[in-house]
Amino acid sequence: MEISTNGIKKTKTGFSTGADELEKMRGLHPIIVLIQEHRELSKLVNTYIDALPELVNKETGRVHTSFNQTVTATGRLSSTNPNLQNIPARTEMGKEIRKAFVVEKGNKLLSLDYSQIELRLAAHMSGDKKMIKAFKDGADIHKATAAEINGVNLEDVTSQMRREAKAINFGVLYGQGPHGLARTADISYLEAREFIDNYFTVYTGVQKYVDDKIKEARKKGYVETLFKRKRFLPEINSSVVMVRKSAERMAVNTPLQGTAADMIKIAMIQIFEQIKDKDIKMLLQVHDELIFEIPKNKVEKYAEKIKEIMENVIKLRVPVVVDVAQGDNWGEV
DNA sequence: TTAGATAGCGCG
DNA sequence: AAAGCGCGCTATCTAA
Repeated sequence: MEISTNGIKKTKTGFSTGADELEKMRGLHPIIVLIQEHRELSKLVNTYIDALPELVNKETGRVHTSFNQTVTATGRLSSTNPNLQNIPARTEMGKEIRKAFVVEKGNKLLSLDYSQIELRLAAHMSGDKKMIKAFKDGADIHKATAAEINGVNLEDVTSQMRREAKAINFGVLYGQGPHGLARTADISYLEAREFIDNYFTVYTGVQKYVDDKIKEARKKGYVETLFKRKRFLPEINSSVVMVRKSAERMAVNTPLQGTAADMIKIAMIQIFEQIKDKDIKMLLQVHDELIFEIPKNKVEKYAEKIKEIMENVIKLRVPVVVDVAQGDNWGEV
């Protein structure tokens, strides 16, 4: 059988066998699925199941990460030795690994995460009327976007349409083009191009935000967050198209990702300052989420308090919403 | 034998 | 030719 290699990405030394490429090859040969399954399993075994138990501290019986404050370009923290910001969550098997993170008896794990924070910041910073209204109305933002760009009523939005809209909402924050959207939304290039056109026609404020950030970066040489954290982008004026486009995407994304990072850091400080109860342990920060360990009988008392602090770090033109969950292990929350 | 680069993939 | 932002870890290949 002749196998078409059209469209399969190349690396320096040959054909790419990355997950995206394997997905394109599904059905061409029975071995592809086996490779995909092996990839998923070996990743989980090597990176988590075998590695994490080795890092359990003898004294405490726990794993202790290090949070680095001065490594990322946007102001986020990073986590090393082990990285506890990339523990599996998206697949069923991944969640099984999360379940291995348990609290001490009598305690609960309390998780609070900012809901759609970067998209809400996009609404705020762009001032886009439609997007602000959607968030103010407490709408399902992806569904609302689907209705807008397809020109249909909310009740006529199909799950397919919502999936595509979700992909475009995320993609926009990253400066994704038609090619990338076609891939993540699993639609044709032409459909993707039309979607993006429609999106910016509907959300004119967002279009303006994108243009303004690029202009600002060109003029000043940097962009900044709402809290004035700067990121310099010297390549914004590069004559090499690819390099310049890359800097432009950073100019669009950094104020959003960076402001979200600023917000959660400020919340962490305020929580430290305002809650002096030694029974509460702030265990982890995973970019838009804080995880605490608290005695069962104090969960109710503090969950609301922490939520309030997180939601009121800054007043935006849209609501800042924090979702709360609790459980006996990380897989449950 | 080892250090560095590359490919791949886990998370938000 | 590449077409999506930000990270860190593992296995494997490459060069010294």
